[in-house]
Amino acid sequence: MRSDSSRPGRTFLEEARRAQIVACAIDVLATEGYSRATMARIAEQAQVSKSVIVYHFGTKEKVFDQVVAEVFQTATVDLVPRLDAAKTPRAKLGAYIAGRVGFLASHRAHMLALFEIWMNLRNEDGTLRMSESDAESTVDAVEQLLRAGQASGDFGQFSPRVMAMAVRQAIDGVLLQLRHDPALDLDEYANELVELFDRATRRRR
Amino acid sequence: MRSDSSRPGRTFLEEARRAQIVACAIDVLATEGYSRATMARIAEQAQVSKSVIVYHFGTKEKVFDQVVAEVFQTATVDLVPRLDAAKTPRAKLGAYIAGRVGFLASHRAHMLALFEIWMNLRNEDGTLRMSESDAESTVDAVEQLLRAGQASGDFGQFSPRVMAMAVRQAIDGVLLQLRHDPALDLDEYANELVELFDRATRRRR
Amino acid sequence: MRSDSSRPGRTFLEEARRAQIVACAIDVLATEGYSRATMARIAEQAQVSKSVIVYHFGTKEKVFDQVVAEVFQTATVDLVPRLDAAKTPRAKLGAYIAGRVGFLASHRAHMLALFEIWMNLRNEDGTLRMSESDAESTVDAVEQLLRAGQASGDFGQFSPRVMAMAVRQAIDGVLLQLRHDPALDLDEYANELVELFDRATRRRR
Amino acid sequence: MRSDSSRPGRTFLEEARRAQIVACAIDVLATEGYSRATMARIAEQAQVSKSVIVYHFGTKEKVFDQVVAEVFQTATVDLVPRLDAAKTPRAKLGAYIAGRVGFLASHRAHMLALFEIWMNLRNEDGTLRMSESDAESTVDAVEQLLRAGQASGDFGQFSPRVMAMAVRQAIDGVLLQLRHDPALDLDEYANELVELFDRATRRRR
DNA sequence: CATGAATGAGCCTTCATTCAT
DNA sequence: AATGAATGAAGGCTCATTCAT
Repeated sequence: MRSDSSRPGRTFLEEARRAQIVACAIDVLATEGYSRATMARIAEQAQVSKSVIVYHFGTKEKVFDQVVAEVFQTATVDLVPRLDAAKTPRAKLGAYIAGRVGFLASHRAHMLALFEIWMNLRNEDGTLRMSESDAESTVDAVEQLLRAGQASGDFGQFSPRVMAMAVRQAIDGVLLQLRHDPALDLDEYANELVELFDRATRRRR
Repeated sequence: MRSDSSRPGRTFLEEARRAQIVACAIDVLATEGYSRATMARIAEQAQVSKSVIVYHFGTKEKVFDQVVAEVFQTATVDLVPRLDAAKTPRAKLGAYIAGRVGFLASHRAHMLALFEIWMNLRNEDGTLRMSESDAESTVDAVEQLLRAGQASGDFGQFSPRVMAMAVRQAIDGVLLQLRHDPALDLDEYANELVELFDRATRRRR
Repeated sequence: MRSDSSRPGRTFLEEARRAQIVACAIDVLATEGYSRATMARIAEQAQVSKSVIVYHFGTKEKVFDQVVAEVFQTATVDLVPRLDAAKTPRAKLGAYIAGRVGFLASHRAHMLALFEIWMNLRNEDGTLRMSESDAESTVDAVEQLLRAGQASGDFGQFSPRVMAMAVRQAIDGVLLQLRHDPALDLDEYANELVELFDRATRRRR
Repeated sequence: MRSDSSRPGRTFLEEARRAQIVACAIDVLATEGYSRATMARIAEQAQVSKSVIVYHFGTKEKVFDQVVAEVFQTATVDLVPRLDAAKTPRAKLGAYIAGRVGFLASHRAHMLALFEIWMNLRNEDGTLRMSESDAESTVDAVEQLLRAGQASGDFGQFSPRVMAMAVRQAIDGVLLQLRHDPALDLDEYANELVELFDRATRRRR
């Protein structure tokens, strides 16, 4: 039940270095963007030589993989309890939106970094590296939630898939907004979004 | 009243070359992503030597500037008539959403290219190159629309700014979706989004 | 006895264009230096397309050849009468120095351009392009002058060759000085140099 | 008291590489000239990949900066003791001229390299990069020397500034001569120059 | 465990020159 | 007589990665 991210026999110190490097990678990605997130710059941020990163990760790609894993893990830990606390589908939907936007507020860099990688990391053949593994599961969860709400009569009629996508995309959009306007009032934003989707999922009068 | 994009004394042939190069840049950006959209690859796509691009544009940056201009222009030409055709605020909102999603369907590469640039093009100091010039104007337009609808009693109470942002972001989100699932049924998507925001903007019963 | 620089059957207009281009090349060389004296920049200075230069000269190298010829010609025309006017060896030496420095004052760009080419133009094998053709003849002339002065008892004992070189180099040095200090008082400089070499060539008391 | 040029914590090996590269840069500058002194050619001369130079210096400009520093340093070390050994102003002047010309003989490449940079290195705006920082100090030193000699009655009346410039320029001129005639007898040249300026600075009979 | 050193592929750009018109 | 279009070679530089220590 403990340390589930450190798979093989990694020293405590090793794990610390990796965490530090991942944290710095996140910072650089968030503030400088994908194309400027070079090994050199990450190393500099970590006050460490480039080789240290190579030593611990082997490849830039693997650093980014770990960034993604770290963000997912952090987001999950943050979100799940909030969802569990809500009982009705409608409450759960509100908790999900508010939770995700809240996470944006408290972990701006995490989400920006994830987004940069999401947008830009590609396989050698040019295809996008990330897609289903994550988004699907997230969207799926919301979709299930919506379906359950429709079954129980809490929600009206609409395509659960499209609504789920819209929810996710609206939230991701907040992030984009945040890039240009760091002073954005996320609380108000969260409330309004909750309200928005509350109305959108309501049963026809 | 015609050709308003070809400012100085540009030959017909030159304009053609420029258009061709811009088109190829759009293709490469859309299919290969920002970081692989190099002069070399764009030139290859255009079956032309790198120098040709330099000759006609001077700089990679200027090619991308032109890509942005081209997409904006195309999108505007596509959207404005649709908006004008709609009379009521509610109809206008629906026309806007449907129009924008429809444009995604007919000009996938255009929008993907724009997005890549949007996300990645930065000034030398690391700050993002694009932000207000466009997004603002777009969001502003929607915001005005929503305000007008509220004033006329067509829409209920909500923050026009947040709702406008949500609309825009939801649409942008479709694009992201499209990156991973090219077979996405955009018609259904458009209808559902129209419906979604139709409900979300409704007056409390 | 007429037009001796326009060898083959060149139109008057042709000759004018060539002269214009050479003049512009001189300007660019003088103000921007050798490495920035590109075809493009020379053409721009002449308000003409690059191709015009190619058409009239065939090669950048040939433009520079013409620049050299032009400067030599102009300098010779300027200097010879002054020399002829002086009668004694000592007067001739003074006239030479004053004349050359005076030419620097009236034709700064000419001499700077010449100097840039002198310093930088090389053959394909890397060897310097210019050397004997000019310097030698100039230095030789001064050397003869000095020898004549020694023979007639006007000058004292010294190596005519070294003294001649020193004279030439001192004058060239003024040019270098001029590069950094355009406001240099060349009249004073000329007087002092004349005086200097007057003393240096004097017979031991 | 040792190694005062290796400012930060530079390895012995690093310093060696840097020295090697600077030496090769000097060679290439001296034999091939400024415009052919490219990263590629310097690297080739050093039997090393271009990247090594970048790794150790970051920029071509910085390589050249180091070349300049190296030449200055070497020249100073060579010259100062000679000057100190001479006691009278007249002796000092002779020592200076002979010393500088001697240095040309023993460090031809050094001086040629410096000269190439001096002549050609420019700032982005096209203005010459080098000028006062060094030349001034050199010329100033000679000027002081001459003034002192005039004050003490060792020298006659003349403009110390112009005479100092003439001295410097005459010496620099030797270098130009050397470019075209590598077999030049510098000893004779030095003696004659010393003699020349000895006479030129003498008091009127 | 960490590092400095080195490398090669690739990037954007400059430039003299060629060619068809 | 002049030009626009195009090109290939080369230039300086960035960067992920390899390697010996």
